[in-house]
Amino acid sequence: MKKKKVSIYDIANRLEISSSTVSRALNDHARISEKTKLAVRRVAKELGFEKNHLASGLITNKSFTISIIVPAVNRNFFASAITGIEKVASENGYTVLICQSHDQYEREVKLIDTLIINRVDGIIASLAINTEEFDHFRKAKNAGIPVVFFDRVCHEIEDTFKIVVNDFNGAYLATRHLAEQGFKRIAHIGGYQSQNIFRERLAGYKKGLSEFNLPFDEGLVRYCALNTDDGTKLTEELLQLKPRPDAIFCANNLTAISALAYAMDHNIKVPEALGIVGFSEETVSSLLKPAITSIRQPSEQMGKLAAQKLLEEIDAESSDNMDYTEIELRTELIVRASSKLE
Amino acid sequence: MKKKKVSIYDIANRLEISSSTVSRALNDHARISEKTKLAVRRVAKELGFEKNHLASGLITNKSFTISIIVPAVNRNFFASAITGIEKVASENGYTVLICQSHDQYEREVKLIDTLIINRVDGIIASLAINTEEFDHFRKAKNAGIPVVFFDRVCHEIEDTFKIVVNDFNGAYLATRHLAEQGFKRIAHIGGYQSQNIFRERLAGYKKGLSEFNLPFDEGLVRYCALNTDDGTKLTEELLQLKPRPDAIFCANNLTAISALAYAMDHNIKVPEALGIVGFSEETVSSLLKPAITSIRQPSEQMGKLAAQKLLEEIDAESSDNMDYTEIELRTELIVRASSKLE
DNA sequence: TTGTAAGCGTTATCAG
DNA sequence: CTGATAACGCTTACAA
Repeated sequence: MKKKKVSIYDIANRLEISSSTVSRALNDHARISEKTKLAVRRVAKELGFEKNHLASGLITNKSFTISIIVPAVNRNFFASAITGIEKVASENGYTVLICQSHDQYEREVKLIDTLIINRVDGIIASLAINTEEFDHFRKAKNAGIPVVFFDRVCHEIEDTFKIVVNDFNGAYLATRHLAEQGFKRIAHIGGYQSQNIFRERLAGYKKGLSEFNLPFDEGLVRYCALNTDDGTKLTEELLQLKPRPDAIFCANNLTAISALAYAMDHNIKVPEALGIVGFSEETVSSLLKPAITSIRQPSEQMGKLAAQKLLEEIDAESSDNMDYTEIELRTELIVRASSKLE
Repeated sequence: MKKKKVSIYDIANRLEISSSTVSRALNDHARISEKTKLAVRRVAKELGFEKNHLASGLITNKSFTISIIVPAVNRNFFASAITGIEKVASENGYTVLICQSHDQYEREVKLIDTLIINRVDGIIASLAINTEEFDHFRKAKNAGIPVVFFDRVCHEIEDTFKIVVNDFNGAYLATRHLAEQGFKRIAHIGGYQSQNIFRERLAGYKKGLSEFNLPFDEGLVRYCALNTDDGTKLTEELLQLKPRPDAIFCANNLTAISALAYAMDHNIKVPEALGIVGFSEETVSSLLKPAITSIRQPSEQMGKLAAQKLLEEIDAESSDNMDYTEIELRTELIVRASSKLE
């Protein structure tokens, strides 16, 4: 059921002026008299007029909507990136369409189609964990929709901005920290190597080990989708190895939290018998006992930057002169009880 | 920068048929020959045609978009309600626009305006914690946009579906459980009483107390926005009272988590010296040590129901014969270590 | 400063 | 089964 809509014609009729004048008045056009503008605005309010975005979008070819695709909104990193994006977007009059891929490639592909159909003005995305093909993003680009990647980016599509952190360095900092604390058998719960950032984190981990002359042992490494179930299962696997690892560097924080829970359930003292470091923070990271050491990412800042770059590209007349850069932000090691021995 | 778009005319020209035939073919209209349909679909694909939703929405007066407004997406309850909504929506060909009010009334009002302008087909909302006026929702209704409330509902607008849990009973179960365990001075960290659900939870708490002949002491009750900072601060306040409360029933789980963290930081044994029960679950509730007892809500189910009711209303010819009911689902007490004495 | 009229890309109506 | 033509509600030359 839909009520009758009031259009600019209704306002025009009421004031006995033309619809174009109404349109211009509502858009605060320069050469419309203040008097007319005021009258129009008054009547608009009186009649409860709401501009139809579909109609104006049809002609201006703009929807003033940008869309975010993330694996899941209930992870702290993504939630705060979204908050950053929302801030920049709403300051500039854009509506934000938030979509979840639920870490499924197929869903991501479908979402892109929906977004093209809806004529969003731009897309900000962090890839699903099993996304290894990028034709859908190419398609969006071909449809004239700018794309900005953040966090889990795609290097195969070069004509896009990319906002990342130095994952390699973050992982290196984490591993080095564990080594400095005296841990010798440092395991790693990593993300599927399909995503670049998880390859980087693995590489950083390796560098951290080698710097302390610790051997890299493939048997101490596991790859997964980084959810809590994976974390629990793989922690169990790792802790049943003989000899047992004495520390775990987790590629995200959900797995670090489950590793901690598993250890406590099995009376393995953290950090004495098992040091734990995570990557990226959850709200509860600092509330857990022991609190979890982790690599902090400037997530909201990343979101803001992504949005700024996207709007820049949307506003650009032609994409020919775009200077597509990859922007790398810094991570920070936050040392807490889960890894501090002395 | 925008690329040239391919429209149904391009397809029509290529095949030397009319645009209306193309339109019908693409919409799988009944009396178009299979042959034409196939040809149209082939050329559409060839040319990379993407239907323009703005244009079709303009004429059909439908955007096939529904919107969700929640306080914050990174709370487990809302995230899984969203997941439920997404499932039902996408099964029915709807796109979901997720918006955050960040628990601010003003933002909620603005969002509604944006949604009206964007001609969404319906809105599902859980109110910001300080929302006590509902004109913005009235406005949406007047614009012909159905609204369904869930969780934090608004009884003032009667012509809407409402999906809730039995908050009163949930709180009662929680409090009774604590009393059964032998706790005597049970405090309550509640939500601002502007929201109905938090009044209900307070009432359920009172009933739980009175059933065990425990006096209701206003001094043991605090009201807040239920974020982690509030949780920490108010736990501190409560635990400095003399005599000290020996248990806390928290109106959500973030505050329960912060209460637990505070207690552990101050060497207050949970549950021996302090029993804790929360309301609604976070992903980590069961992973914490001790794991947190809480009231489980069927959040995804609530989302699904809300979406179903909304689509029902959207599909209804007129809202006159709508049977607006309030649907109440059941909660469940999940007992874990944080409240179990023996 | 304002009006006229064309047109954005679809779908709906009516005719054939 | 298919085509012509008029909408949908707005913006924007171009004209006045």
